[in-house]
Amino acid sequence: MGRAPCCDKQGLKKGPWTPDEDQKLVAYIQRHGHGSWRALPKHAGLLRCGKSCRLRWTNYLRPDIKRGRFSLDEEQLIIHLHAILGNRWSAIAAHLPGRTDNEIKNYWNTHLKKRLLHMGIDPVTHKATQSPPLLSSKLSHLAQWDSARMEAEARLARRASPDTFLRTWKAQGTGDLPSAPLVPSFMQNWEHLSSSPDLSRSTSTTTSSSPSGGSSSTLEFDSAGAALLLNHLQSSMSSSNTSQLNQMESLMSPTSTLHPFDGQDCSSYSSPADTMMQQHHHHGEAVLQNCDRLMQNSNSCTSFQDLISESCVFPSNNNVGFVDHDSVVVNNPQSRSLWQQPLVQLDSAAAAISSVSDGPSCSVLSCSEDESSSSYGSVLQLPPVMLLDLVDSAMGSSNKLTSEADVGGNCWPDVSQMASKDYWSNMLKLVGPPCQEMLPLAVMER
DNA sequence: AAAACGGTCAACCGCGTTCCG
DNA sequence: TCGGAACGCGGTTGACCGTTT
Repeated sequence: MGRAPCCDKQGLKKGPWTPDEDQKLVAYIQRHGHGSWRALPKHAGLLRCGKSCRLRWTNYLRPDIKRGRFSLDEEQLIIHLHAILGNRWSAIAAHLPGRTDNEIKNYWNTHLKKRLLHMGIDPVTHKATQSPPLLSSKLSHLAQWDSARMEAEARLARRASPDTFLRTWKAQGTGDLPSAPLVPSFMQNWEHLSSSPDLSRSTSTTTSSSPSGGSSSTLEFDSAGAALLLNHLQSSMSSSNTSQLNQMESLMSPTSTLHPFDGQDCSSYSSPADTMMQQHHHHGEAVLQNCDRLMQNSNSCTSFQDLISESCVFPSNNNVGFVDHDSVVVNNPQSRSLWQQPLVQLDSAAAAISSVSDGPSCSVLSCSEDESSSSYGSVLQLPPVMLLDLVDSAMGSSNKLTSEADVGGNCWPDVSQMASKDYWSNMLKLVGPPCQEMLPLAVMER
């Protein structure tokens, strides 16, 4: 025989709670706790079912509930977590102290979902939609970058310091432009671009040894390289929006956060936060192309290397997590959990992912290229911060993107904040810590 | 001034999972 | 081991409120 019924539903009150009922519920729980929701209403003198009491307590009366508007940090964290976890509100709420799953769900449905839609981002898949409802097709490019940026930034936050908002790419190299296809699709872009005479004139590389014994190649772009980037951007934006173009051109100014290097200054930038890494000012065109590629092919992991490259920007890829130099994290839809295992070598990452990705969607096929050497590492960081600056600058000057009419009333938190570079910089600073097992980037040591 | 409209959010509903006798 | 109730979660509803027409 099973349990006794929790309550017969006849004669029980429904609907909004009165202050008197609230008081009874709070008083009872403060004195006795809520060991059994089934028995609680009777003991507390409430004509409610246990389910209703539990809901009222967890969503409203609990003393640690945070009231008031969601902060920008919270918004951005929700978006990031939703990209990874989907509509698992309780899991998302676990990373936002004081917020309930119900509250987050409501906020998502009434604010964040609309905002993403207006940006041309599918709120379910977190990818660019075919036809953004409000943005022009040209501006949808910005939305795509923004989507990728939201995910990439969150992962970067725990690795990068504010002064290292640069593409960093440490690869096996000899001083020439990197050639080892550690992240094949990215490298394909690189190889394509590096054959361009324009780029050859616009870049330089330096090489240094890392403490682990490996070597690094650093690529820096000069003002000509930055000009190529601007040309690309200009061709992808509405030519009628002169303020936007002017804003982009201002990126070339001495105060620009893009930091385009002149040839003689190529070695002048160093990262106090991570001296192991050379700063790599990657040519913006390559970043653009890579973002485009990732947008188009984010679901097509067919090899371990593909998995690595895809997980750089799309950790929400079904069961695929992301990999760092010391662990691998997998979002397993079957167990509805994030799962983490220390990573020693490539094959342990593959095994780790395989062990929790027990469905046919497992993307790991092999990692036979493992050299089991600890002296060689590849790092790909794709915080599109270069794009961040560009997009923020462009958005900041674009009335189209920041007017109330275009963004659909109050679905944006604050227009002036959105337009500010600080908006996204704050994300970098604040997102991340609640989900300690999340690792920012694809980093493979072998 | 009043009706219509839209946004918000607490609460309910239904379903899958967990637990217990 | 099994049946059934409790539990927990996500989706949906509807009352309320502010804004617009």
